[in-house]
Amino acid sequence: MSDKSAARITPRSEDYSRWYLDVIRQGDLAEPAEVVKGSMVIKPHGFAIWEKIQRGLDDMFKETGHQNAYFPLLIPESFIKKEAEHVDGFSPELAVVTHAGGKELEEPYVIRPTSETIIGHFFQRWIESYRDLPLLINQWANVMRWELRTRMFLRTSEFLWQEGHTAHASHEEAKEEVQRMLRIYAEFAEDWMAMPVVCGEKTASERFAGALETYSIEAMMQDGKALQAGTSHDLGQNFGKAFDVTFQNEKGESEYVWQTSWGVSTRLIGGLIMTHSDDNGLVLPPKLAPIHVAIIPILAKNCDENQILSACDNIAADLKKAGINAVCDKRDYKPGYKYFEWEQKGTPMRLEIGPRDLEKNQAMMKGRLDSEKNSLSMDGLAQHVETYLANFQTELFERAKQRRQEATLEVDSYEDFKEVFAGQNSRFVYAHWNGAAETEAQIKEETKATIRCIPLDIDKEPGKCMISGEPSKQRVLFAKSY
RNA sequence: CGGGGCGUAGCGCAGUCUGGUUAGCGCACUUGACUGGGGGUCAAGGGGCCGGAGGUUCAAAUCCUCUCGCCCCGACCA
Repeated sequence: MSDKSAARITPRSEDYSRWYLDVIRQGDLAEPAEVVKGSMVIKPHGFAIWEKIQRGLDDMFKETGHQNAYFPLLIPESFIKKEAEHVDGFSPELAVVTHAGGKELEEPYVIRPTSETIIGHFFQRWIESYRDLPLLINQWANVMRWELRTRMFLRTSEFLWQEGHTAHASHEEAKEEVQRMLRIYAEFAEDWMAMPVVCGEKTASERFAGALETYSIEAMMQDGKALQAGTSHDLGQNFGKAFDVTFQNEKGESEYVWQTSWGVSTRLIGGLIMTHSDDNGLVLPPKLAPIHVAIIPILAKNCDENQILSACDNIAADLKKAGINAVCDKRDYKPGYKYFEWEQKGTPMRLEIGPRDLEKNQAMMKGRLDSEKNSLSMDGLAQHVETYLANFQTELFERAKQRRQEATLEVDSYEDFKEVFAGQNSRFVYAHWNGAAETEAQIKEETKATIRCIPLDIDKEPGKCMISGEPSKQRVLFAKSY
């Protein structure tokens, strides 16, 4: 296969890794690390996307009163055991440090798979009174989970994430926090990533071990499979009990705190790729694109190179003043080569500036999803670009919603249900379910589809379970998932 | 840990069944010239312990044994 044809990516492909590898090789996004199986390398372009995600979310967290902090990478094994005594269904895939300083350690350390335990440990010291609550902490960090099977971006053994950990004086307040953060994730996914999501509650079998309730945002990838893109947990008093995190309430009584935790990870990058990309490469929403506009100078043999290059520089500078990140690509490659490269990187807009354009006081413009080029006057260029980018952001979201809608259906008979999920097929299917874990397991066994969530925002229309015929309060969301 | 596929140049691959010139091809890379508005052309180059170890043979990328690693499907998934 030639490199050119290998560059074609197929978002609907069943072999999703092929798609990533192509994007990665061509688009310089990332590649699997050679050092540790299943760990990841994020090259600069990919990391710039992550930095934008971080910045966007961080602002939202701070607006809602959260503070960033940092906790240790290594957690004493006893902390994990302490948790296990209180938390049922604990099944760790942990990497453990047993040696340091050339000696075997008395007590091994676990590389954090998540930080509930060590943060619980510090909460216990920090919280004494109801006046110390709520305590709203967020951490940006790396974590490690020794999963049996890794998948690029979606389940790497080491990954970057943010984990919020909060402690509250009442269950009501903790529950509000869980919903608040779920909605912040949904807002971020839709407004920034242009990735429509379904907000809902997880069933008991999909719940975070130790949580009373787990909520998630579920996005649909282009192959119809679901991606859990963020979670928000109501931890109740489970961790408070495990780590003895108590406070004195207004009546002077000692109570365990009510905790929540919530997180999103570099998996979002995977979601972004699999939501928008097409056969020409990545497609990035302007709010997350590291570079908004690639300016390509067109240099002919007998033209004034300096004039063209300085015109390009001026335009880049003007756009930057308007908050648009533009770069002038002065590398010694043919223009066509540069066009393809910037498209593969997902850059929303390209401007070409050559001798003919300078004469006419214009630039040739092409959007990432356009099939044709258009001329754009230099007068008020920044304004035009700004408007274009805003529309592009909206269009990506609408496109993704449209795609999801076309792949979403309500199903009432199990026969039809099985038909929808035959082979590798996946859709978003809303169907009635009797609420029993056995039914859920049977469906998973027979169709590979799982209950992604019990959606919060749909009509609570009662019905009958498609398998048992027993009553159901509302439809739940089924899909195959990553 | 099961089932399937695969390790040959930076990347993607052919060659393996049927052992036999100096191990090939595309892309990428280097140099030069002409070029330059959608992946340029021509010319000349550089780059390989054919994943590793052992065996069979006059002869191994190719056959045999072992081993290491990767990918997909499953199990698993705080």
